[in-house]
Amino acid sequence: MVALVDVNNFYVSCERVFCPALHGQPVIVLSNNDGCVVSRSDEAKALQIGMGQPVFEIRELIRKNRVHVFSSNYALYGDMSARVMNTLRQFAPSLEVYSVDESFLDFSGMQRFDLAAHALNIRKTVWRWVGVPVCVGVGPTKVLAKVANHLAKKDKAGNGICLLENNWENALKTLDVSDVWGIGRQYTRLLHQYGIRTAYDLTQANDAWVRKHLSVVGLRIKKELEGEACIHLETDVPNKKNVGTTRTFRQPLSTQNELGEALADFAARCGEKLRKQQSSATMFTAYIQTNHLAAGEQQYSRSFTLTFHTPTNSTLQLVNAAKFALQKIFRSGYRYKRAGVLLGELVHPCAGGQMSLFDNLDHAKHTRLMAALDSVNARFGRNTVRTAAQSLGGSARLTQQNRLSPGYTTKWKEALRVGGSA
DNA sequence: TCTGGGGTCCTAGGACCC
DNA sequence: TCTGGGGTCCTAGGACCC
Repeated sequence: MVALVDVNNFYVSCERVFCPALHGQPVIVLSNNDGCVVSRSDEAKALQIGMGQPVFEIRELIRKNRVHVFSSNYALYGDMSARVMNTLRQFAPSLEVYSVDESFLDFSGMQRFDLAAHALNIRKTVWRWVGVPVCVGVGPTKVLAKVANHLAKKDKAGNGICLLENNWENALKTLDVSDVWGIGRQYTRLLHQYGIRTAYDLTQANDAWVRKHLSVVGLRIKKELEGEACIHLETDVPNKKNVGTTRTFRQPLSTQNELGEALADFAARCGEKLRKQQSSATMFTAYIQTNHLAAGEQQYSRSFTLTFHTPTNSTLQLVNAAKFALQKIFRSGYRYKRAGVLLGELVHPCAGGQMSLFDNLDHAKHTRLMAALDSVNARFGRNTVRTAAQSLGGSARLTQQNRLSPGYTTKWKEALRVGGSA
């Protein structure tokens, strides 16, 4: 049996840990730039605040109902995520961290035990140790564990757990097909056209038909709904195949200088990401674009891709590439709202990257320099040491985070104080 | 006025090989 | 009427996830 454990309203729940008075209150967390709603408490959901809703549409609603609003505090959420995952590890022989707030636990190999009691214990322990509420769904396959988790969450009067051990057909009959993991909007529309409305209906469809319209991915989902495991646990974290850093700017940028600094910041951040997983990139893409949502404005959007002779993870090379790319694509006279750097065709040292005949860089030197840069920045803060091409304030100054909570768990100066002054 | 960021996988079709 | 057979690689586009 497999369990899917996930934190309810994760970002909101993290904020509540350090501000318990927020329990029972409507709370929302916003995306970068404080633009859209990305996490809502149950009370906020009850106010009809939608996932992904632009915040300017609900200003009045927020004011009237005294909704508590937070910018997203990724340092906090990342740290809380690690606490949850570490707590979960002891409850199963193997675990897959599926996302920042979800893990699959594989119980196979465990001695006979009471599943329901075990699931309840997981929930209770995470609550006591970390302070966030989780739901636990258990089933014979990952897709069914997801279904169970969904049902556990929907049942507000329940105890936050749901087991699908056998005879789960009836449960599938109550589940809209769009709520099945892997069935998105497009597939839902298609399935509805053919009269398939529930998860159960999908299990009754013809295999070949599913294969044809939903590809092998859809077929696997169907089999998993029937109890046949097709999607296995990924216990070790695979290296990323692409990394990128992209931002929407609070205020549009117009000059090549401003964009150049932003892209240099993004390239440097990508370098950090590469080095963290010890890989190097072959393909480099930079793009810039105007605000596609501003109907009246002149639109422009272009990207430039280049290939490194020898894969690199040196910030110096990546920043140079950003500068070169921008020269190719920049046109003056536009208000640029978004930009980004994307790296692809990543290679990993164990795989033995191909060296170039024409490469004259001292790689060992770059490697040592980047190691020094990373360790200084790890100790004194990101961008303490940076290239001259980067901005002085870091790209954070180009975005807006007016309601940021403290780094309670990651910065000594911002740790919560209890009682009198220190 | 104001609208996130970061990923993965699969397929079809074209270009090319012998 | 009647047009070989078997393959690889690459890319764009489309779907999905959190």
